[in-house]
Amino acid sequence: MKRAKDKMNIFALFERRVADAIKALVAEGRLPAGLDTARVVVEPPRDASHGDLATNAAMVLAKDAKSNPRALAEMIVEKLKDDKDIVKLDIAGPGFINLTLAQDIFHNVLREALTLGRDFGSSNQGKGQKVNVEYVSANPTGPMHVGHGRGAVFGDALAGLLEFAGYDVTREYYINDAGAQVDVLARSAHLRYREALGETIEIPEGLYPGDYLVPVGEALAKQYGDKLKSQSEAEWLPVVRSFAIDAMMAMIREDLARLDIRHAVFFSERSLTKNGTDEIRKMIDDLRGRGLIYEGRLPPPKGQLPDDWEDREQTLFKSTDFGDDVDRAIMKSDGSYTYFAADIAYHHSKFQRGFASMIDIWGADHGGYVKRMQAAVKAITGGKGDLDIKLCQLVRLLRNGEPVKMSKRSGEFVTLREVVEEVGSDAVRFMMVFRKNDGTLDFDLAKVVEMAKENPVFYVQYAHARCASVLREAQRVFPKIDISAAGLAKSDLSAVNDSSELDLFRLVAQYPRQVEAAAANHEPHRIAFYLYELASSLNSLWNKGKDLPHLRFINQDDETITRARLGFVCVVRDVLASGLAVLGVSAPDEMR
RNA sequence: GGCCCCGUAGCUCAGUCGGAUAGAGCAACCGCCUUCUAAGCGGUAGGUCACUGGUUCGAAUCCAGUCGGGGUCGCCA
Repeated sequence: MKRAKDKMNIFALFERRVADAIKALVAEGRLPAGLDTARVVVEPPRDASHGDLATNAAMVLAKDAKSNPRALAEMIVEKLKDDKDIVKLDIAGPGFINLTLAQDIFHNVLREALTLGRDFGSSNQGKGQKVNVEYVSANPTGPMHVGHGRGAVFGDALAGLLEFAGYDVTREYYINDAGAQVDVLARSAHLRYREALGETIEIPEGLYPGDYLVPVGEALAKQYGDKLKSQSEAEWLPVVRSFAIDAMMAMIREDLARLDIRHAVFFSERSLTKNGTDEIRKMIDDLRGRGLIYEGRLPPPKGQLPDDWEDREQTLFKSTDFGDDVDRAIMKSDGSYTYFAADIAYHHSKFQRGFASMIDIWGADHGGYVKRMQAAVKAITGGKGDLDIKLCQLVRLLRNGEPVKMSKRSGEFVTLREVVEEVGSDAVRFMMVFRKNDGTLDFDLAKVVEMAKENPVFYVQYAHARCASVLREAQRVFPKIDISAAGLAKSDLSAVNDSSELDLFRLVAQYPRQVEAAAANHEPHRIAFYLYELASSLNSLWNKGKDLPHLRFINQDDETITRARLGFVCVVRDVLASGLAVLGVSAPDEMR
C-alpha cells in the first residue's frame, strides 16, 4: 500500500529520479560528493506551457558543485533523457529544468487513483507518529461562541488532515475546571437554584447572567431539594461547582457534536491535583531541582503601570532560559498555583503519555502566552518535545455585510449553536477553514447559504453532485458500463487527451502533494482552496461540452470515450469527497 | 514602551520550506449560456506585493528598521 501511495505522488516520484541522476553524476566523479539535495524540489511550473514539472536542482546545487546552473542542468538532463516517462526536457531561465511527461503517466495516476479510491492522497508522511491536537478547551462556564467554533473546526480539520497524512492523532480537550471562574459559575448556578425554589433573585455584577444556567438551577433543585439552601457556601460550593461544570461540559459536547466534533480525551485541570497526588507540585520540584525555579522579583511592565502594582517577590520559572522574554510566575501570592503552573504539568502529562509532538489551538488573545508555553515544553521534555501553537484570529459575524451582535440566551454573544442551527454544519466547517488561521475571518450568515460560485461551500459540493449526477446519467444511457471505481479503472484512458482534460489531470495529480504540504505546515485551509480550484476546473470542462459536444462526458455514440471520461469524473468526485471528508464536510450526491 | 499577528488588484483573500510574466472570487466592462443537473463559462481592464535597506544567481516570501491596523502585557483563565 505504501508503495502505491508513493507512486501516486508524481512530484515525489520525479524528485527521486532527479536525485538518482545527481547520485549517478557523483558516482561518475562528475560532481563532488556530499551535495546537499534537501533544497531540491520538483514542483508544478507556474506556467503550464513550461511543461508538467519543473525542478530547481541545478540552481540550488550549482554553488556547491562549483559549476554554473545551466551547465549543471545540462548534465542532469543528459541523465534524465533516457527516462521513458519523460518526453521533453528543457532548460529555461536561470537554470530550471522543465519536464514534460508522457500522457501515460497521467493516465496511470488516474487509474491508480481509481484503484485507491478514498485513499488517494493519503500518505505515510507521518509514519504513524503520535500527535496530540488540543483544541476548543473552552472554559466550562457557558455556551460556546463563534470564536470557539473557529478553533474547534480548525483543530478538528487539522486532526483529520494529519490522520490522512499518516499520523496517529489524538484529539484532546483541556477542561479548565480549577480556576476562580468555576467558583463564579457555581455561585451563579446556586442563585438559579434558589430561583428554582421560588425565590426572586437578582444576578449581581461579576456573576454569569445567561439564561443557560436556569435549567442547571432547576436540575439542582430537583436533585437536592432545598438541602443546599441551608448550607454555608463552603459546604455547597464544591457540590454545585461539580454539578454545574458537568452540565456545562454536557452542553459544550452537544454543541461540538452538532459539528461532528468528538474529542477522544477530555483532560481535567482539577485532576492534576486530585486524590492526594499533586502533579503540579511534582513538576515544580523537578524543575526546582534543575535550578529553573527561583524566588525573585520581576521588573514592572513597560508603559501603563497597572493601578495595583507593587514590587513583590514571587516564585518564578526561568522561561528566559528557553527563549521567553521574561521569567513567569507559577505561584499566586495566596500560595495557589497559577494557570501557567497547571498548564506546564498538563503538557508534561501529554509528553509522558507518549506525545513528543503536540499542537495547541488557541484564540489569538492568548498570543502573549505562546513563548512561555513553548519554553516550558522545552524545559520539561529536555528538548525532545515539540509544541506548535496555532492561533485563531477573531471571527466577525455578519449578515449581508452588517455586523450581527448580541444574544439573549448567552447573556452577551451569539452562540455557536445558533449559528450552526441557522446555516448548518457544512457551511460552518468549510468557511472556518477557508482562511488562514492567523487572519481575521468574516463569516456572513447570508452568503454562506447562497447557491453561487462566490459561496465556496456550495460551489465545491455542487461540483461533487455534478460528478455523481453524470455517473447516474451515464448508467442510464449505458446500462452495461460498470460505473464503480474498480470497473472504470479498467477503461482505456488513452482516448482522453484534450488539453483542457489534461489540465484537470494535472490538478488531480497535485492532490497528494497538497495534502502533504498542508499537513507539514499544519494548514488545513490549503485543502479548502485546492478543492475550490478543482471544482472550478471541473465546471470549466463541463461547460466546454456545451460548445464542443465531442468533449461531453457522456457520448451516446462512443462507449469507449465515455468510459474513459467517466473514469476521471469518478476520480474528481472521489478527490472532492476525500478532501471534504478531511475537512469534515459532507459530499452530497445531489443538491436540493 | 515590550512581545505576537496582519499589511498583495476598488473590496474579500490565495500565493508551494526563496524560483520564471504575482493569482482567484466579488464589483466594472465585453461576449456566451433553454447542456450529460440550473444556480454558470470565456474574455478585457485593474498591482511600486505598505515603505527603506540587507542577504541571494534569484525576494511578495528570509533578515533589520520605519509606517499603518489588531491583539496582548507581574498573581485572570
